[in-house]
Amino acid sequence: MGTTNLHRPGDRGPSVTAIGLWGSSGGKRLHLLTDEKRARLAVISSVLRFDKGVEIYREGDSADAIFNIIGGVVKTYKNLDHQTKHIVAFLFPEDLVGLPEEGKYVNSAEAVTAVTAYRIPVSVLETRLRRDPDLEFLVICKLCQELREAQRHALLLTKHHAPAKIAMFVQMLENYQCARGESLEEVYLPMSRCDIADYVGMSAEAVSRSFHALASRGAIVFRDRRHLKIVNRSCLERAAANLEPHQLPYRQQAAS
Amino acid sequence: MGTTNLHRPGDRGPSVTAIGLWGSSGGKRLHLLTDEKRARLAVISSVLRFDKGVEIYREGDSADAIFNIIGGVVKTYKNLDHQTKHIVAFLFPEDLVGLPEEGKYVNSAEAVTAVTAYRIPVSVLETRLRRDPDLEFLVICKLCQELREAQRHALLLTKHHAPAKIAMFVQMLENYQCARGESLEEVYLPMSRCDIADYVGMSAEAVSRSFHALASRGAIVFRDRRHLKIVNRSCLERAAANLEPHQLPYRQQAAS
DNA sequence: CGTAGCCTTGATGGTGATCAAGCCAAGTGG
DNA sequence: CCACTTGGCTTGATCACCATCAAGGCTACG
Repeated sequence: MGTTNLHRPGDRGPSVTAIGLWGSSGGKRLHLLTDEKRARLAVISSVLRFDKGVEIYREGDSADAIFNIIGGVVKTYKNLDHQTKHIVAFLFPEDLVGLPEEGKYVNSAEAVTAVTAYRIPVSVLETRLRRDPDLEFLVICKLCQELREAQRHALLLTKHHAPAKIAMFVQMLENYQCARGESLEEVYLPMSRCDIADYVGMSAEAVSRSFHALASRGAIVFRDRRHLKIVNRSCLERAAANLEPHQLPYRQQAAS
Repeated sequence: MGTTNLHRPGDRGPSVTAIGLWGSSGGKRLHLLTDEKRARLAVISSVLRFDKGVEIYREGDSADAIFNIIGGVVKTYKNLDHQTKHIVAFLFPEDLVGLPEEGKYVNSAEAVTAVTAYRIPVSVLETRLRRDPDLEFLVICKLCQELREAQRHALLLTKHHAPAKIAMFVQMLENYQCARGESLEEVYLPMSRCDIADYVGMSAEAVSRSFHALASRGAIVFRDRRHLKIVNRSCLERAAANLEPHQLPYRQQAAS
């Protein structure tokens, strides 16, 4: 299966971060679990490793467990038309994956990179949730964040011009990396062009062309196929905001 | 302002329904508040009325209150490019509107029809939430539902063909009316064509043409501009699922 | 009856999906 | 170390589809 159980009691335990509902924290994420709670959750959870490309669960499966990502990237998706996938979300460390509806998973999940994650059985979690208001509040915060991200995803999908979609996608990735305090100007693309295409609702070819368009406009620069640098933020923002056709006509590029 | 405060202590109090997380309830929504809890929430809330077209709150406003719709339809939206609106969601009776992020509303909200709603101040709600695990659990269930709906919205927006988007939109409305136990085969469109367009990410003209296309395919029939009947469900489903171009070429329509 | 807003219908052009071929990188076996 | 293969990525051409502009209905309300 490509998964290995490496329960290590020495770990600090599950970790979840999200943006606060009420207090203003300046865009930074809050750590939502005390060390003690993490330790108590660690007791009922196990640590799993999934190799790149491995299916974590499938849509419609009985939802026996929820996952808390420690490292790596997960995608959740729906299979539509035998060939076509729709990627619902990319999930990163400290996110929760696999909230059920009526006891079943609503999407499928797969490891985009190698992934390590806590597996928390719902049977134990449910009773613990009911008793611990703080834990419930954590779930509320995290759900709010996921909701906002799903709404941003929907907003991205309404953009009618391919480069605008890609520009907004880059902003989302950068925004996430910033929230986690990772390196600032270098954006890493852990997923394939094909995955990006299935997320933004375009063909892989259009994804490629759009990256090229943003690069030739001077908004971004590629170091290699998975690493890019934002060299002109306002240019990227303009590209992302642009609903209108061809902001720069391809032919007359500022005749110098 | 077009709003009137009609606090009526005789009301049963806020009512919220959602789909269960764990137990399977056969697609029906669960009522999530006991009569006693509703009464206690009623004490801290007031009933407001908004006329059609009135703004309920604006993106970025300090989020002083959360709303629970009693009757009518609300849209939440973002203003993008001076002209362009993106409708994030339509909200119906028993839904919650106005969950904040960092103390501010993330979208604007406006009454699509005349609306009555409970207004629940967050200052009181927050402390009550922390003490009442059942209330928190309610919010979790409701957030899960909103999340799933946002994800379905995103799925809708990836459809590349206009009639497929509209077909899925009709299914969503019907699905909602079914969950509320309203009339079965007659679907009511409370919002304007323009609102639909801003929700599905198309032009108003394309919305009109798509409705027409579905009607001429025999999937739906319009009674008037706001009421339609689904006459061929499988045809509608095929239209909604269809990612491929022109399932029925416009020219050769079964030469009779 | 008149006016205004919403909705529908009609043309045209731009944009991206699609098909197809070439390119690059990583992994494999000789 | 190098030929070969494989999969992902990029580039090139064509055509259907929808956004746009524009005009004509329909409905509601005064």
